[in-house]
Amino acid sequence: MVTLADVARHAGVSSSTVSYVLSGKRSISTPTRQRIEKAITDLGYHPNAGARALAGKRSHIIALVVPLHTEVYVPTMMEIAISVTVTARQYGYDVLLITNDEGPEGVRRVAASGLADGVILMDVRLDDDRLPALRAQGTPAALIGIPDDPSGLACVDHDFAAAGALCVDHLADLGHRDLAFVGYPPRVYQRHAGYAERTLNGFRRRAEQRGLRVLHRPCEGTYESTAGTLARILADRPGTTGFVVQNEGAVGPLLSLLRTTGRTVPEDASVVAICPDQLAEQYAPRLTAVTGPRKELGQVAVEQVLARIDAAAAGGAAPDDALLLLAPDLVVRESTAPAPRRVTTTEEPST
Amino acid sequence: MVTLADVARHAGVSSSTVSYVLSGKRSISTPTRQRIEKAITDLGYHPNAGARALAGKRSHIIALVVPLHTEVYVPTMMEIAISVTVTARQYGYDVLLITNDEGPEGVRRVAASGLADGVILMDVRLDDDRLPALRAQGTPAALIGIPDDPSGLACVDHDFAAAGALCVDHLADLGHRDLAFVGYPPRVYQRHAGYAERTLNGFRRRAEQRGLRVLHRPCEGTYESTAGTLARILADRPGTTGFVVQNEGAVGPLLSLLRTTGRTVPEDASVVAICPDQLAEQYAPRLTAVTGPRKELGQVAVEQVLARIDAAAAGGAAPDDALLLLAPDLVVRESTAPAPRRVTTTEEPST
DNA sequence: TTGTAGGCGTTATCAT
DNA sequence: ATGATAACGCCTACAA
Repeated sequence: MVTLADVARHAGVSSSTVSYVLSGKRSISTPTRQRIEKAITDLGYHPNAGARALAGKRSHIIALVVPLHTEVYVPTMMEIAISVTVTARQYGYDVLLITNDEGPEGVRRVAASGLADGVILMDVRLDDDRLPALRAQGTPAALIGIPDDPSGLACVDHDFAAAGALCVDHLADLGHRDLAFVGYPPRVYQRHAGYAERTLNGFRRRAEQRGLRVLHRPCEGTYESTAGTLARILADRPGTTGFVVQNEGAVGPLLSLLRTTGRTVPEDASVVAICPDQLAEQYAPRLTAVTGPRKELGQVAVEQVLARIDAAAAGGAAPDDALLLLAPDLVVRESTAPAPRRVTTTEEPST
Repeated sequence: MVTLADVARHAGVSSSTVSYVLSGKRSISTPTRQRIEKAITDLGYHPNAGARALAGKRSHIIALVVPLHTEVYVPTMMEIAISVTVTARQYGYDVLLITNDEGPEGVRRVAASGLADGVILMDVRLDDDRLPALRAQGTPAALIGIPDDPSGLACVDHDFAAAGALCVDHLADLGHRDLAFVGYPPRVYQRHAGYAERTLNGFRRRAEQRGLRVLHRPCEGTYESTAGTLARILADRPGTTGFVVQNEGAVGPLLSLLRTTGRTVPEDASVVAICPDQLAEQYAPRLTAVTGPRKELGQVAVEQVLARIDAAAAGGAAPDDALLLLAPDLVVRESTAPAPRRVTTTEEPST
């Protein structure tokens, strides 16, 4: 193995000089720098990570904690993980993969051992049991998702309220007056899952502002439950022409059912999904959808941890907590169109 | 930070004794061990990873190199990555995530710096440019996939030949006599992608053994190309009743097209897919499918690297290369049934 | 069964 | 602008 000392000898300088050309923390005369750089490539020197971590008190590693048995859409998770890794590399950091089966002990372990300088948590739940460990140890961290109590922590997430509002705006602009929101199963709302509630609030608020009538219906996401949900919606508000779906399981059934019940999408009914683009493309018709920027999520998370790592190393001044909500985008595809002219807005006064 | 020395002091022993109870490389009297263990938990001691790596010449980290822009089915990749991570932990190792955009330099970097003790490569191509780097440095490694020249390397993969044979057996057992294999696009075979060729060979060989007639048709996987492929198959061999599909894109179209052309699955035609179970479940009818064990892939890969890491640490005796093919499973679902009685095996001698 | 001490390769603080 | 040199925390012969 080639060491710093080898390089120094080869270049005829002291090892500290070599160290300084590597770290750039000292100005070096051009000639010696060049000699050293040549020696480095000649010998094929690679700094030893362990020694660097030990002496420098930084491992240049951040831990990424990923959910194990995930209800999340896996490709999205993967995309974030990759974006985290690539971004980290740009800052000279590597990423350690931690699976959530280690629980709170996992973050404790990597932080306490100095294996990782900081931690990024994916799939953060409202009452996340890993947060106490983080707070107790003062571990630099960034959360992807927002817990009950985000105080003192950096949180990054999609702006779900904006997503809900975006759906309303699009449908309102197309002239729809009665909207239905097909959501997650009731239990998701009962446990006050952050993203679900925030989406719904954004949706309702904007609908009110724009004077639309809305219906919210939780849905299990099976074919049968979706059928029931749709039937109730149409019974309660026969004039409903705009559908917003935030429930991956319900999308397919909903499209079939609309067709089955004689409603053509998008001529008779418009559907906006809140889901990854990749998924939206899979249906026929392809869905107009609202999506959050996944790569950026990873990038911002990395930048947040790194900022906190630097702060901890510098002063130890507790950095402000941050709550970063990333604006979603709406992509128009084939499932939305202007609202049909109203033929029967209310029941016909027959006879 | 609590150090080994702190623990030693607290327990009234020397630091080497503490070190030895941790590593278990020396027998310690029960009383002192207990005193030390108590001190460890009392003080909340966690061994410093950097120091351990430096002194012990092992980082206890393995690098997992994942494809960046993947054509692979992402959930499968994720499942393997998770299984690698979990398995590694069981052996006291952590996993570093390396994205393939670093190219060969990535594996060089982590190995040369001692950041990782070994490497697992996913998505190995036939002529993989990362292999020279591995061989040159003698880095302990395991490949998931099989390259052109696997000599000196540990390779783990699905037994695709067995998968192909399994499909034949299942359809033959059901009485099908004429099979068609709907494969990947021509370019995949032209570049001699290992998995594609091996599947096809296994398929053909077994079909020959069992006296079945087979057709192989590459397919782009779009709706149009699948239509063309099916048309040609039925023109060439109207009596074809068994379909084997190894092309994720073609499955959906094929099912639609069979239906469209008046063939009910499975009554008139049977379809076996070679794909992840998760995918097979998504279609209607749910597909009989052949799948390889993904978790085991990750486990075996980890065990292979670890074995090589130990070997390298011990003697440096170049360990035998290994070629481990994991047996696939066939799960019967709704897309296969006994072959229909043959009504028109050949063209009618009309007039 | 336990202790002593040198060394692992870098960083960073003093000097010069 | 460059050199010595003491940490950093742990491992492991070598002693006792």
